[in-house]
Amino acid sequence: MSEMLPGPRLLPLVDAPPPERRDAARNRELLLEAARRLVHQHGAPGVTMDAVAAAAGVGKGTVFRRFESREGLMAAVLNYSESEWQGAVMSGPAPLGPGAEPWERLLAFGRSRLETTLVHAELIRAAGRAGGSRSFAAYSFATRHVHYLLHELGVTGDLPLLAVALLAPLEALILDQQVTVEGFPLERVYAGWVDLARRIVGVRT
Amino acid sequence: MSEMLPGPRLLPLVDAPPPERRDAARNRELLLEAARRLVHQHGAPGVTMDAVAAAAGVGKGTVFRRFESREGLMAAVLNYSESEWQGAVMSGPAPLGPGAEPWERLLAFGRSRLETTLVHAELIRAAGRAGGSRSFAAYSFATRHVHYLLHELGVTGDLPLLAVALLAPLEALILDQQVTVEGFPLERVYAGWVDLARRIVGVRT
DNA sequence: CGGACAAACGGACCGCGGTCCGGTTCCATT
DNA sequence: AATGGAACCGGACCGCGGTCCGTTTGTCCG
Repeated sequence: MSEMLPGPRLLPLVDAPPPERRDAARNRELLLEAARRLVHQHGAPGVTMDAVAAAAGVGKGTVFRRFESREGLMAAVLNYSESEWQGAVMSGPAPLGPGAEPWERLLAFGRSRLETTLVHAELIRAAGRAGGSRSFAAYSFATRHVHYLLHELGVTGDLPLLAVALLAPLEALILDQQVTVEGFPLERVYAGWVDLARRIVGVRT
Repeated sequence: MSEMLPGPRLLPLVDAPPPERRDAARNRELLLEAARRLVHQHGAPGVTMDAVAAAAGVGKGTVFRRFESREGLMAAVLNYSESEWQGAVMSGPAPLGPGAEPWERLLAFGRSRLETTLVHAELIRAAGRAGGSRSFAAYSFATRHVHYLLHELGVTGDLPLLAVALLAPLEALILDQQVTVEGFPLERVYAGWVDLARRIVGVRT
């Protein structure tokens, strides 16, 4: 028993999440792909968990072990879709990507976010607030990006809150209400957002 | 057949909704009351439709005929709760109610709305977007009120959109994220909102 | 008062999200 | 290669939201 202590191989002060077994990882891929396909075919509300499990050739329990809940699965699909957009913002062509003036980037961001939200509206609804605290990547990403742009523009104040104020009117719930229910044309909504941005950032052209 | 035309008793150009039968009205009351009681006792997520039906001494089908869906029922309960607040805004004491300067009223409105939203957060979640287009009264009421205050303050621009921009950061989803998840103190969120209002309305004290 | 029709009622029934647990598979260690 | 145990797998099972349809009740007329 009292051997030479081999010394800790790793010191997991904060417990590292144990790695995923090979079959588990494989099934996660299978499931995500099947889910993406089915959502594309039948729309998010028309996809049942049993269907996803069957399409992936896997038991239902497995679906829930890999992705917590239906919302979790939808959030994963959504994340996958949004990652393309995130790439465009981080390293795509200007003015959305880097290279343009911050104000131009902000305008491009608003328009792009507006459209992306509407395209993914169904999925966003289905994802709910997936898994609670670990809010899915898109929200946090957008917030940080706007925060950065505001900083770049020399805006002073509580930047995290101002960033949220700028993003809130672009939330799916609200956009859906304005565009689908009240019938505001998209251009009007965008123009309104630009006006808001102008007032928050300060006077502009 | 060719009698004297008795003349139309009513001319329902827009079809009037046929009146509710007496037992139907009674059951609606019974159900709403039972639902309010159960929600108060067990919290919105812990209330099942069967339980509400049983508590009201009524069949389950009746619940769904009177209130479309679970969300519909929750929206009705929510509406009931919010009507008190609406009264305070419309005819309560200043500065929330009439009598104060528009800017003071706006500030009072923001604070009050912030608190009310947090109190009703659970119910708001459960209500979803009850019944689709007929968005429950609170949303439309708050929007109109802010619209009015902005007008009173002499703000120019697309007022309906600016009103929404001012209300969006007070939406339950967003507040919940900021307060519960990110742990921002309530005072900070309110101060941020005041700052936003200042920027939208124009310079102020 | 009586009869007829529409509207409302109730509860059996269905589909889906989510859980549970006995059996199986992978990986580390010897 | 053999072995022990942890992680994973599958599908039977459960509770709840929502629907359906045969029966009852209210209301309006003659």
